[in-house]
Amino acid sequence: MPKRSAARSGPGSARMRDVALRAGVSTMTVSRALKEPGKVSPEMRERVLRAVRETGYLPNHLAGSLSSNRSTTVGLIVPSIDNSIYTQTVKSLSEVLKHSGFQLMIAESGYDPNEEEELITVFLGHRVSGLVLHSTEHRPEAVEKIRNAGVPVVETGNIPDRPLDMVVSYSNRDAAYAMTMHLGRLGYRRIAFASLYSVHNDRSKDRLQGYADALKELGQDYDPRLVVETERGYAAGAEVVARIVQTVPEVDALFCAGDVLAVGALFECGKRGWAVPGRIAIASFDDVDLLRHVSPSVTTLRLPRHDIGQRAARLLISRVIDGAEHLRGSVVDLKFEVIQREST
Amino acid sequence: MPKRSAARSGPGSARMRDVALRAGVSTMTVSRALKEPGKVSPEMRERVLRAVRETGYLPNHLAGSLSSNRSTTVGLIVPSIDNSIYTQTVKSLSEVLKHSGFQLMIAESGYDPNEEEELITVFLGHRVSGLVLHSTEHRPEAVEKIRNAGVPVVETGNIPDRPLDMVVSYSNRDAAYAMTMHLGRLGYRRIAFASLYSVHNDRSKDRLQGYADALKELGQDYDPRLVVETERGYAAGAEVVARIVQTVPEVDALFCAGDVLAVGALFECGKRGWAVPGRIAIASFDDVDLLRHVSPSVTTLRLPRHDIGQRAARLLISRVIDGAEHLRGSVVDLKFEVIQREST
DNA sequence: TTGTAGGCGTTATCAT
DNA sequence: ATGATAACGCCTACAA
Repeated sequence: MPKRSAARSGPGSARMRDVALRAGVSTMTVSRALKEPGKVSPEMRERVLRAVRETGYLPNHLAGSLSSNRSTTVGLIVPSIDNSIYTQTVKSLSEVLKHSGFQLMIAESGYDPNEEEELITVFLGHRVSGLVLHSTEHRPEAVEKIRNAGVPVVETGNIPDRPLDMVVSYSNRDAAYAMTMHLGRLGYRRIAFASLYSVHNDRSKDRLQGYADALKELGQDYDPRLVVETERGYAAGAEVVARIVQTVPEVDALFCAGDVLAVGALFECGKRGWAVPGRIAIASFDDVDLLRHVSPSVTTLRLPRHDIGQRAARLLISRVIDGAEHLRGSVVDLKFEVIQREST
Repeated sequence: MPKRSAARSGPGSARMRDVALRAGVSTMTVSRALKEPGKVSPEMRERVLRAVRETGYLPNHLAGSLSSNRSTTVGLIVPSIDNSIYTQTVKSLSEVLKHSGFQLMIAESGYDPNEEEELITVFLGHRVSGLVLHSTEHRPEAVEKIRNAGVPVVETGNIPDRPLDMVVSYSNRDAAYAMTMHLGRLGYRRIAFASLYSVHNDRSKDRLQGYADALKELGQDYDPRLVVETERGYAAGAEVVARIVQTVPEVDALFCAGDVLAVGALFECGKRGWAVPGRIAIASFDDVDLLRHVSPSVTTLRLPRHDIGQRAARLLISRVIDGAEHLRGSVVDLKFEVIQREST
């Protein structure tokens, strides 16, 4: 017995077949009129489009993708959805993809590689055309699944030593290095460094590495008391600056590898009456709008968040639509910029 | 001639058929072993799972959804992806959905109903099981398409007069009313109001209405000079407070219907040496973390952003999985809270 | 330019 | 408990 009784009328009705009947043509003609208008005569196109309108036909992407073995979805996995630093990237990514007819499926891994693997599996099950992963640390099983699926991938959070496929990012190590050098050149001699926990977070690890490398270059000692790993939030930033100043009174600068931390630290200085940069200079990571509007305005790194999303999308699209296999393994190391402001 | 040559081995290989062959069973048994384990014998289940592992089989959701006429995706449309006030909602929405095996497709309408309609069409084409719309203003065509598709919808940005289907939100009008009344009760007599442009933004309109209603209740005159519509951003907030104070020197409070505006205004006061709340009190909308950490801390409205996402997801899931038709048209009016702080 | 036939990978339905 | 068969709605391949 057929799966579906017979006549249709209810919601979600019209199929391509209905349109074809109405227009008195075959479904292939409908399909062509819709997807390759150049391949049908103008009159025919008109006739089909009218039938489409009259029937309220809505193409079924599921069926289309299954049949053509090409989907129009891209999967994005970010560590945390409610982190402002990702939203710019997500926005531009989504815009460019939408423009090419792709839809974004988004999910959050919570900085957990196991969760990431789980999500990758789900996305591959949905037959996404491509994946965008912010993290650059993946479980071997995840890597294998991706390889096996043959899906193009872009990593966007860092420049990994051994990329999965394509990479569009700035170098966290280089950025932290640049800012630390900047502080050194400004004359600061005891530069503290605060970052987020680096467990399963190679971005944090690399930033610390950049800091350490710069200190060496500057001829300054690496003092473990000046390095703090902490959680997120304004309160954490406040606590860090208070603690550091107490532990190492000679400290004259604090480089926070996270915008929220830096602002938290700045506010704390304000409350304690410590001049910034007189008593202690403060530098941040990521040029969120807020940093320009606080007083004193905060020196920071302008990162190419927008470009990352845009270029990641473009690479994926080239691979998927144009089959640009020569792009496989592309590494786009985008530039960042040190923005000198009042706080240093 | 067959679409696909014959043997397979390349990427994305294993189909359910391969698993079935390997396990020496039919595809139906594989399907059951995977989706309704209770319906197959334990030994069989084990045999199938082993074959799944050995073949690296990844179920094809496209085919599954097409065949079963049930998808596991939900579409979300927000006005702007990079607006911090949505991220909390997106996060909780995504979490709850993921937990029930649903995936989130997200897109941005840019406060444009035409764009929204376009996205709705695309999502319906992907046969999403449900839609979450932040906006509550829709084109008639969009409404018709949704009706025709028979897909459950949740609106989350406001409590509309005539809901599309389900609603999970707080009332923007009531919230603005509550804050204005709060300011009035604190003794402020010349309360200014700043909001974002209200074109295609019923949230803004309703907030203004709440402000106006409260003024009347307080027996205060509605003075157009005290009402400003502006763009987003810290700079806009700064400009607003400067302008208002100049135009109406008697102003003693400014209610900003937007967190960024309020902070911008606060910073401007700081720069000009105006005491807050001595010279002018400042109140905000939406309890973002920042407001608690600036100095003075800012009085604001705590909105149920997290709950909204969670409950919206739950409603959709009930409708889709349990077929809970009695939930159709549910309106969940969530509570908000006035948080009194130093700035008023 | 248009149509015919068959398959994409899964699940609903009925039969055993 | 398991299997055979026919859809799901569209598109590839080929033919006319």
